[in-house]
Amino acid sequence: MAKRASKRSGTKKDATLDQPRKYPSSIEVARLAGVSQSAVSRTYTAGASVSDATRAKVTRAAARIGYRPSAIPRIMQTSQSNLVGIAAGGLYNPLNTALLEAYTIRLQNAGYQVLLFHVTDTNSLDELVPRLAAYRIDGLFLTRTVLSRRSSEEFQKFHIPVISFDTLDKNDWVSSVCPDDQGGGRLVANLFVQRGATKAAYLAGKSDNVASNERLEGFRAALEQLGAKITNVSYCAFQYEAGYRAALEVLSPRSRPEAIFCANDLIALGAVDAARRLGISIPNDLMIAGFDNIPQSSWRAYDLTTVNPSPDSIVETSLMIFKKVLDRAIPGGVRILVPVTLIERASTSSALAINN
Amino acid sequence: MAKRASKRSGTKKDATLDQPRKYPSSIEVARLAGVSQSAVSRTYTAGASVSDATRAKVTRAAARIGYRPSAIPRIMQTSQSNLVGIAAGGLYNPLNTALLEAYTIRLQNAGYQVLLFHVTDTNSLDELVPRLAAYRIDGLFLTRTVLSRRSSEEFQKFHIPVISFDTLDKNDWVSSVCPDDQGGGRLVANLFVQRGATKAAYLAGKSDNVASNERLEGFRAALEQLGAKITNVSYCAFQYEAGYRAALEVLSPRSRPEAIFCANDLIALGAVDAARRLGISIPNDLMIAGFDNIPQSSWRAYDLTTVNPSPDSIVETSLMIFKKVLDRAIPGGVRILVPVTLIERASTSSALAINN
DNA sequence: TTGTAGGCGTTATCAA
DNA sequence: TTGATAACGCCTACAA
Repeated sequence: MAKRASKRSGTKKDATLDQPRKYPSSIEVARLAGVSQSAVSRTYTAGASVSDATRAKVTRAAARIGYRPSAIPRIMQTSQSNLVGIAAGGLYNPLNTALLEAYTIRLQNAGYQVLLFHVTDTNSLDELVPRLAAYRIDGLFLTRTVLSRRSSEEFQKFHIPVISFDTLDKNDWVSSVCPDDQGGGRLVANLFVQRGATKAAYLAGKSDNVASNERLEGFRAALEQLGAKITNVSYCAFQYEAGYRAALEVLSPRSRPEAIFCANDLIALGAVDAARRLGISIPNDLMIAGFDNIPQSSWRAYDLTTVNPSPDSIVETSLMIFKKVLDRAIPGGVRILVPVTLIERASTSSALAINN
Repeated sequence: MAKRASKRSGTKKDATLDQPRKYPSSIEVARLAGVSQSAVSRTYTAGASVSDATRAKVTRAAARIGYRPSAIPRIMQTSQSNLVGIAAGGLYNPLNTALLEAYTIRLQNAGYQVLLFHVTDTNSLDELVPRLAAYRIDGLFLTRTVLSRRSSEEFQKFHIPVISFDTLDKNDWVSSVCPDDQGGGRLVANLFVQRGATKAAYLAGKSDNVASNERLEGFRAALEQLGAKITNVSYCAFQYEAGYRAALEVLSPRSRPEAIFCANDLIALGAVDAARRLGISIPNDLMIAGFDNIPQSSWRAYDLTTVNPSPDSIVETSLMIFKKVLDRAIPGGVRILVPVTLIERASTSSALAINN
């Protein structure tokens, strides 16, 4: 606010005390270089035609006054922001973090800027829509919650691709990329039976979680087909502590299951610790498997069998969809299932126990 | 590209096939509402004077055509973007993730948009500066790498606050907020000695890491003051596997230390598993402590004593500095040490062993 | 409280 | 290849 800086001009600290020096504009560069403003603009536009001489003059002038081309007016002009939104949350789960990091790296390398928004489970993305729109994002990636139908129609209207992770929502516009949850459940069921279990429990996440329910469906179907069955399904938060508590219940003395499949690894790791607390030997008395293949699953204290959802493949697929929808090569509303793989470790096979 | 949509006008799919419908502008809203464009602008500007009648007309018209005010021209006009950069990386470490998430939530609640950039250890932030400048960010938070002196001078010139986490860099402009690394080292040293150790090892991170070296310095000083000593310092990556490997070395049969302090929790958890692999009993034969207090430290399989760097407090302090520098209440280049606390668990005290 | 008009820093069009 | 000039969509005096 204060303009008291003038009386101190010449001293070292001026920059700190002055009102913000504005960024130099292309006009100032042009003046200094003795060329037109358009010449400056062209110098910083890929593929524009500028002579080497002009380019050199501009570059030198720009360097002298510290010119940084602004992306803001360009957005107005081109109605393309190079800004891509990512709505993330639940970063306590390393899988979510890995997805976020992978998206960020790839988008950054592709020349986009990532606008990160935090969303909770309950809090729909809807209230963030005005912001997303205000910054004229070119696309949106969701790692959790779902937009309301109304909001996704809005994005559709402006042809802004929206790609969601692990959602079943039928939607004309929002595309989704999901690990093959049912397939993962089947893989685990097959493994359990193959290793000798006939009665298994499922430690689900929240009861309204689509992914968890899909995993259960595949698990149950395969078990029954193999002559085994589910003895128990319990629900809890998708976290270690919740898994620990839930497992303590499930593993109460009478009618204990021979195996537990957990909706995700965090729950499964809690279950492993619960079993140990009860003196139950893994995998001899109880097998446990999870889903996500987070780094902690391979830690030696756990050595957990799990399903790998192939996060890299998910991210790659999502970006492919993003680009295709952007280019109108395909319409929105695509749904792609990414194959999963089983990673067997010591929690289901004593043959795999510690050896390094 | 194609304008073939016209022949299908009236069908459902039009929006998908047309070229992107542009966002409606305030001018269109004004026309529809029968007011001036400024009236529309005022309606969406907090604290502007608009009559209820006008506001109502505008709001209705806006709703009808799906108007979303653009932030872009505002940025040009006010040279304030409400965009804040966060440079993050190493998200395999849950502490980094927690910081990122906390920053994001708080900035979002404060009305800012987060522009997320991924940086690696080696890759300096410098090459991202053109992008940061292009989007005219209002501030920058760093969780890792350091800007070059040249880049920070650029931010200083434009009075863009930069707040760094856990860095010692002397800098006129970049502020930093750090956990009290030396203090943490001292706390652990005191604990080790109190619990009976006289020979301790330090499992450092990378040898050029400031935080790790500070922790070592505090640890060493306190040990010596108490008549104990460091028998070994080894360096490794800040990760579980690296810690496991390094610990296997350190714990080779002869002259085994009685306690190991690790530069972070991931290393420490690897060390715990290494000790178990060697049949060493924790805490009886060996005490282990880490730094960061990541969630995994409290998992029952580990129950690791650690130093809590108070991430919430770090984030809060960083935001406070950000605002003050922005308001010119303080100059940049501040350095603040955030107190840490010791969290003792079973890895240093058998009295704390499993009881729930 | 309202409208008019100028400007923010680019890109895009068109002549030269 | 260059330079005028007109947008882009909003904010902000200023005048009414």
